[in-house]
Amino acid sequence: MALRVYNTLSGEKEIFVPLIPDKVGMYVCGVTVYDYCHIGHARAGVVFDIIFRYLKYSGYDVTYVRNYTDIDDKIINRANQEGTDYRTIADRYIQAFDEDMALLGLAKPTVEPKATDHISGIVSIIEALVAKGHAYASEGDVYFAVETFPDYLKLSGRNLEEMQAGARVEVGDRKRHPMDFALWKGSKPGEPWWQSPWGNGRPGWHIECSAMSMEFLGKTFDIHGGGKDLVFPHHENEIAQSEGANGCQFVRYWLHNGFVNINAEKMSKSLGNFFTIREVLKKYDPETLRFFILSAHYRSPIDFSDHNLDEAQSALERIYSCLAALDDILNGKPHSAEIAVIENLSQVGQELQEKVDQFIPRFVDAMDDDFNATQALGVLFETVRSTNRFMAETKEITPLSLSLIAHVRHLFVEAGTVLGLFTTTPAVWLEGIKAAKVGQIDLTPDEIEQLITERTEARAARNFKRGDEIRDLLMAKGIQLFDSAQGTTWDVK
RNA sequence: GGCGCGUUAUCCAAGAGGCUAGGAGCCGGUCUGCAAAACCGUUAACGUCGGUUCGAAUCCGACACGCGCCUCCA
Repeated sequence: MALRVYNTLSGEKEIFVPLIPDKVGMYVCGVTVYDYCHIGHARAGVVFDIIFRYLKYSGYDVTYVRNYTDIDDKIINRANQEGTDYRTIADRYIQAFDEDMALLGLAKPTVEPKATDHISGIVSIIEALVAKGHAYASEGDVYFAVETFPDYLKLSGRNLEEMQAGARVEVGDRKRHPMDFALWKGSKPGEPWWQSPWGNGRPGWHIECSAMSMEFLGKTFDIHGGGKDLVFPHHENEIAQSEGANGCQFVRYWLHNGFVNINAEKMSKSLGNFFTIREVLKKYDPETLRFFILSAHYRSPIDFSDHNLDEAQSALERIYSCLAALDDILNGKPHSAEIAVIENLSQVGQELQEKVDQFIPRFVDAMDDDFNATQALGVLFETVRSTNRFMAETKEITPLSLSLIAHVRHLFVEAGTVLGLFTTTPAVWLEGIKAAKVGQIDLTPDEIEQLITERTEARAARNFKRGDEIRDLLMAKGIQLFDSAQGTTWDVK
């Protein structure tokens, strides 16, 4: 099965055929750097990270461009508030963005251009648009004339008349048509500016993406991504600018990720119901957040809540626990990942062998179907169950069972490179989760160990009453004990 | 007002005409001094009303409810 992607332009899943065989050009709208990123940005980042990773995994040579919008009204406002210049603000939040995305384990895009480094490209496109009659200068501004571009609104499936009926359109007296949008804004006193044929000013928001994508990917390229809220007006305007200037198709496949909701409502600054990535990572592990994002299809809305994050963590712990158990078995033992004789396996072993054989085909099928990571995770969990069953049954480790286990371990690494998971040594990851939980409990690990020692002594003396008291006391504080032949260990519930 | 999306068991969530999704949980069992963890088994669903079909969560229509975009937004 070939890769199929949902294209906003057609409203359907289409078979993905790149412009140039084996190569993919992909542009994703980054952020306007005027504040810390919230979970919505994390989702967009992770979604397109997975798409990037999967395309590479599928053998494509991918050029992935993700921009920084480092000049904009919001950045200027912020700079004025703080009594500093726009560059200081932009650089501060570019650094913060990079830190956040690195924590979330995002692979670096091929290029991360800044709008202010592409002013000359922006000016060239505007000049071409003016020359072709798609744009006009007006009192130091330059506007795109939407009525000159018949395909306008083809992405969002609207039409100009209906849009105006909706009314909330500002009629500026500098514009010929109320829907015309700014390509270039004449600078007001005190604002940063660049020279242009229309006087000193700065670019409008939409034009920078047209300029940077053309610079690195050419006039026509394969994939353009972003959040659903960018469909109109941002992406619609990009199409108008690029196709108006170049006279050819701009983007072949438009991909849009769904929102992060809080209580079924969109997370947004105006509602005040947003969480920054930094806040969330104080409480949850980055892979937990990533797993949470992967637990719903990328186009669906996803509801952000402590309960859902907790569930994501439990689910991820299930996989990591299995991997840690595998590592325990494999540790220090020589093994080959080649399976020799299947007939020697028990029924449980044969079932696992089947899961192992089907693993990559099923994983690829899921991801080929519009990057259905949620379904792909189902494949991992089924394999976890089979693996647990096999380990529970296997008393004696033979070279054959060892190689089967090694094979399973390798498959999780392979899936992990696509999903951006399992980058940490399982035992270390589990320890980290435990430590984070301990931090929320009013007992130190030393105190817990002391109580466990006391309980072990009581139990050795067959004083189970005292032993159970200690266990109940710890349980009340959220500490679970595990008795085994090797002794007692503990974890935080 | 225009355009679009969604409604799957206790919760989260895939699936898109006939094939056990998955996770968390509930309830049994193995194990254990008793537990826990782990494992095994089990349970349960497709918003409502019609239609198409041998067969519908899946296709079509109506309705209800929820949400998004139309303004800067990922």
